[in-house]
Amino acid sequence: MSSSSDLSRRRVTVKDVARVAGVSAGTVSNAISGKRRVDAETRERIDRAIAELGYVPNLAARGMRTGRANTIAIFSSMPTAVAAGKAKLGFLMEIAAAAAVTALERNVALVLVPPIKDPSTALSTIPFDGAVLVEPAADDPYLDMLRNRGLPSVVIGPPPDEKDPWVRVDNHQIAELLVDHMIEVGATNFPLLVGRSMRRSNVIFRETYVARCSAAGLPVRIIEIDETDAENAAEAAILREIDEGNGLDGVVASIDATASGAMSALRARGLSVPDDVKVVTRYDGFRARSENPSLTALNLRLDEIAQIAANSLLDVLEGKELSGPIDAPPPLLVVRGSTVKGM
Amino acid sequence: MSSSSDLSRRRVTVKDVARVAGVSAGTVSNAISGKRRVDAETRERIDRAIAELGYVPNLAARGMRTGRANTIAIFSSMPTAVAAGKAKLGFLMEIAAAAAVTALERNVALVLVPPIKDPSTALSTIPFDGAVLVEPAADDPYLDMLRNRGLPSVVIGPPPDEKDPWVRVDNHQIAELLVDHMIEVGATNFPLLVGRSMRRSNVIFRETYVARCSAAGLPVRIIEIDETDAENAAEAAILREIDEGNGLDGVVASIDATASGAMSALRARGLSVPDDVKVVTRYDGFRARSENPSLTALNLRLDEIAQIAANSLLDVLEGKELSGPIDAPPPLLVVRGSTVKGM
DNA sequence: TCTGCATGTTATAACGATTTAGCGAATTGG
DNA sequence: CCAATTCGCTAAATCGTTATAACATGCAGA
Repeated sequence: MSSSSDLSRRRVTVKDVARVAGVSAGTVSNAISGKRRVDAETRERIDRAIAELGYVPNLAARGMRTGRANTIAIFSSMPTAVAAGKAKLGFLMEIAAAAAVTALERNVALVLVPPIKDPSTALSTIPFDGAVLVEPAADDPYLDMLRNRGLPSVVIGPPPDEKDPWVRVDNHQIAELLVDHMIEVGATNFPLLVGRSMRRSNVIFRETYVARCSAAGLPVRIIEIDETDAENAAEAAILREIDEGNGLDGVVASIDATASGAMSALRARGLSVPDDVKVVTRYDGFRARSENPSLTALNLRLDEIAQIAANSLLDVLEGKELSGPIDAPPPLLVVRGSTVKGM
Repeated sequence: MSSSSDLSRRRVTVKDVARVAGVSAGTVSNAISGKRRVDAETRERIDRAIAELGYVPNLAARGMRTGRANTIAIFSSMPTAVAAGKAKLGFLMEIAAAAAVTALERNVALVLVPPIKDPSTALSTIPFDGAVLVEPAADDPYLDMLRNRGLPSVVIGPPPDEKDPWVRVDNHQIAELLVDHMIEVGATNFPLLVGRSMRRSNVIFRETYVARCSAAGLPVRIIEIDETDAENAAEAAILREIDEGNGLDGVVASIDATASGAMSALRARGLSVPDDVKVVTRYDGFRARSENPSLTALNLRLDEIAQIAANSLLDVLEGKELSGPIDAPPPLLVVRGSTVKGM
């Protein structure tokens, strides 16, 4: 009946391997995991048996025993990430892709969790050991869910609770680099385009802008932009600015969409970039690079940041104690044609 | 010792729920899964117990019993997806994001698998029930791995083996739409920029271009572009084309990078788009939209395609028999300023 | 020689869910 | 009124792995 020539392909288990190798199941397990010493000669027999039978471990069974899923999740709380379309998605996906590579290098998979209405329900059917959160809001529903489940997390950007480990992105330095560069290339009157929301990064951007401009004796002008339809809002704002004759000779845009809007406005009024007006923005994504002229911006080193976040999370899962901030590598100014002619 | 006030938070199991609700574990299981009839009143007691105890099912245990991981993977075989940087990543990620949403709607998670050297080893530690492959090559290593493991897959784009289910993207129609549009807007001499590789989609693009141009009595000129550094290669090719005085009045670019290169070349020689030369490209990604003027391109409906692929895969996992092609929704021509003034 | 210790192995007990067989009670049908 | 069926449930078996305790064996030091 169930002879070895049985055609119904029952799954090959660790017991089958053990039988063929002439050892017990426990020894096979130890040989595979390396958790205990196994005689070299025995190990070799086991390896042969595994290859011969084409044994593939049942990961659910392993997971049940070890309590680990070998999987981490990446969440974007940005409720608009999908709705907002390709642009914001790009930012997030750049992080996700790098995190996926890092995770896989450590034999862990990365599961992509899009923004959803009811986290606790939907996520109860997906297994993961921990999560990376990208710029969660203060009342982030995912964080609650993680706490309830007792799962560790690493946050990229300022976290609601600084006790959890998080990757500190130096928003102060980011703003400073941009503003100082404007001053360096000779701009003397440049408004700041910044999101209306009181997200920490926005607040710091405002503060730093004010501080540096004041220190340099330059006028200060903060233009708040609604984050939905930011591009058009920014275009309108800059058109107004020009038409009011404020004599601006620069624009600092905190997100690339507003930078694009500003560029449109400048083109519409026949102002030349960088001769008449210089423009900088924060995120050196595709958008910044494909403006004409391309925009001076910051290489935020998202790939490295994602790598750090994923590695930290995996370290925690392996038992390492970790809390508080981990510094992200400093952003790098990428000077392009929007502030320096011919770059 | 282990009284109910024990602080060590042992995991809440189905047995605990059963005890509190005054039923057996099996009944709790049935109530949750809905696989068997459970008295309404009993079900309610169970629901209360679940809420009270904060029960979360152990997915590894469930998976072990049911043999399902509730997870699907998405692979990019494009070996260069990460190396090639943001552009190609965008294409892939657009698909991944949409697939993630679809999967989650069906209570399945999507795991992101970046290109890796040794699939069989690295993937042996990550659990998934099936996979979506994006434009796999003929000798794709992932496909072998999936076959070995006996896991179902759905391929987006022409598959190495047509027996597996796959989403048919009508490359013929894609090329036709672009070429016909050029003819319609009055272009009479437009070379085709196409990748040198013999990927099926490239081959079809060539054939269709030749067929439609010949039918319209127009000259045919195929320029093959090396896929690494496509942008610069395309720019050089178009510069050469212009300088040789071939009198081109249009360019059909099969990928957006080559379209960008062409645009640079046209700018460099002072040719106006769309007045002197009209340009179309295939993928309406961010790149096409942010050229100046923006490029007429195709909405390939990647989100819908991803949705179809994910849903088909999940259908197969639920036992539905499925093989051969599933038609993707037809691409939509998006007319922009690069072929029609003022769009 | 005996104790102690490291080494490599085995048998067995979990892990926490689903599934199976089966059992009374209630309902139906002839 | 008895047999047959349905209903709602329980007890027990099961999935494949890893962890635990125990056990020989060999070797060192006293």
